[in-house]
Amino acid sequence: MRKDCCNEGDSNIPLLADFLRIISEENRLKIICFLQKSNERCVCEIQEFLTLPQNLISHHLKVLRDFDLLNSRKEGLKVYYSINIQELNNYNEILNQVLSEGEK
Amino acid sequence: MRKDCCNEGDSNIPLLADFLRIISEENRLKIICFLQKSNERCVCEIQEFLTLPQNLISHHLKVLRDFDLLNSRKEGLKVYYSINIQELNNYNEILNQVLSEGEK
DNA sequence: AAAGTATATCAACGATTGTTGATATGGTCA
DNA sequence: TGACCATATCAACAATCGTTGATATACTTT
Repeated sequence: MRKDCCNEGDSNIPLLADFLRIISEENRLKIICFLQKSNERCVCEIQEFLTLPQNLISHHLKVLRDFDLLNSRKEGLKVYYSINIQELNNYNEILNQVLSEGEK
Repeated sequence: MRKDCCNEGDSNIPLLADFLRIISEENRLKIICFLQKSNERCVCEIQEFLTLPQNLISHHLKVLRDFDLLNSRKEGLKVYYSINIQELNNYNEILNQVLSEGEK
């Protein structure tokens, strides 16, 4: 049983488009990919991985976090980020409904 | 067995980011969703569905087609577009590797 | 308290890209 | 041929957004 995805009543499309726009940025996609393979990473570790200016890393992390795709945890000076698995799976599921052939 | 997705040697990320950027546009996402439920549709049918200017529809269709996500077929005056299922599934698969928890 | 470290915020710039209006192309019908 | 229809192309504008430099915040250490 599949949910309709492009009827006028459907409201998933705008949200899904937002999600896709946010993860379509290459550096953000790398961050997600990097964090998928780690439990959690502090900003400086992510920075070391991406070799980008610190403020730019912070910016992208904020975008991801504001969209609830990342969790953050403060410990001393450092802030550790990790994937919000539930949310990510949610969007992935919605996306699969759209991208997969629409079996009824 | 999963493919690495964010090692320096990996080249999937830039391509995947392009794909995501292209389908993150709301009207294009609607087009994909609309075509998923139809076999094929001509431009005027898509236009009627989206209620957007004709040239804008053509523009978005071109973006999708240039990225090989859509097929097109000319019949008389009309041009029929349909999903390139293989390509779409390809990208969806790559994306799932990135978005799903990285089981080894 | 002062200095140092990790991270966040802010304003400004530049590039990309969605949108629009006008026009072109290419096919059909009378 | 000429009128008409469906679609595509092109130039210009507007808005979004990634990037940068400078600065602020918050915590730790001496």
